[in-house]
Amino acid sequence: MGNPNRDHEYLGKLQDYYADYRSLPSYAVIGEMLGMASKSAVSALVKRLTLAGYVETTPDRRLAPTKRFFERDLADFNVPAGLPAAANDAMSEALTVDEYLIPRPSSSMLIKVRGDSMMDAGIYDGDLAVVEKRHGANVGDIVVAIVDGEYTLKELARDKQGYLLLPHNPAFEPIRPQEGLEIFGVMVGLVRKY
Amino acid sequence: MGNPNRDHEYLGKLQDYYADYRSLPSYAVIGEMLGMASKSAVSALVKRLTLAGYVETTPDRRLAPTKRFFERDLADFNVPAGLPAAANDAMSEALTVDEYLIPRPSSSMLIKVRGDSMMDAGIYDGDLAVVEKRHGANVGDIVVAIVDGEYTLKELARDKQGYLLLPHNPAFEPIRPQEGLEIFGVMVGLVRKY
DNA sequence: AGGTTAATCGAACGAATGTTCTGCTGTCAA
DNA sequence: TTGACAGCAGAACATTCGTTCGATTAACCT
Repeated sequence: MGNPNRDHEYLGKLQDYYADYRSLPSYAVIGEMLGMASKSAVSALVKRLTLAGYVETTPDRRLAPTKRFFERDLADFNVPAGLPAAANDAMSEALTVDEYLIPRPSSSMLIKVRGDSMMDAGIYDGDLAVVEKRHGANVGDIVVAIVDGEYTLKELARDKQGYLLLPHNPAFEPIRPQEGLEIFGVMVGLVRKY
Repeated sequence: MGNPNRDHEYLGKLQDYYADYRSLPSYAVIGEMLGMASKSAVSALVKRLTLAGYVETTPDRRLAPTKRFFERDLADFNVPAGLPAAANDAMSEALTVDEYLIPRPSSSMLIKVRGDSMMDAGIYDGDLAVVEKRHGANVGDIVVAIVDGEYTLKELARDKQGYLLLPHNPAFEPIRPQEGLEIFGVMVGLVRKY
């Protein structure tokens, strides 16, 4: 073949561009971005990326990213074999963060965590909780509950006296709802940004 | 004014289209979609939507949605009153978790966390670390470092004797690299699924 | 009623689009 | 060394792009 395959590098630049603008540029601009002087080279690249399933053409002939375009490499350095630290060492698979975290978008929402009451469960102030809205929950689930008109994130538990809500922080006391306990949703994921 | 303002309805159709294809169509196709026979009407509509902040033009003159483009009517989500910091303001700049967490896709990857050595930083076994690949890091960053050919996730610190890697778990000892310290990347986010 | 203004149509226009073809070059395999 | 071939340059091309302008229509104001 001619050159070593730089398509992955090209794809990366397109991904960065799309992350910035939520749109793909024209062939001319792609060429500029990637250092190609000719649109035919871009056309060929697009054909390759289309074949590989990273982009597609909309019914009205516009270039658009596919789901695979948004997949991120997932590495698992589980294997202690310290292989050469090249680019693609322990890559096992690729996945999209949104699909991984939010399998049911229509019934899910993100709620910003306030306070430190769940600290010992690795849930910190400022984190985003992925919450699936439903009224049933199991003991042991971390739930968003409504207690006395206030929303709170705690672990659902039960003892002889009934249901109660457990904080994960010794500085906080368990909550024993007086007037019944309403479950708003169940926490199914967590997102944190540094 | 001429007609009652149907821009909101038009915007809705554009949102649907974008949800399907992750790209905005040409003026001709927009006109077709919205029942406009003339491109100049579309041009005017785009001007209005641009002014209202729903779409924008990329540096290379392509139409692209803005963050506001993705705002849903509050009515769409039946967000109960009193829910603290529901959803949006946290991700105000982002439309998806993916975009929230990964501004530079080409240099980012996900790494599955193994072990409990960072437990007290709220990073658990099985979590996914969002890592931005680069060789520089600051003291206080949580980094993926290569020590003796093995990958490890720790906080980067420094004392009189030089750099060292701090676990966040009293059961583990700080690591003082002998043969120099190679930084694989910096942890910029965390994803956990329950 | 008369005036104003927003939304649209219809047509014309130059600029930009993506396709296609030919030819060059560097890499790989035999 | 030679042949095959992938990647890219460069130019020609019909198509489509978005802009612009004047004219038309319908709601609102006084």
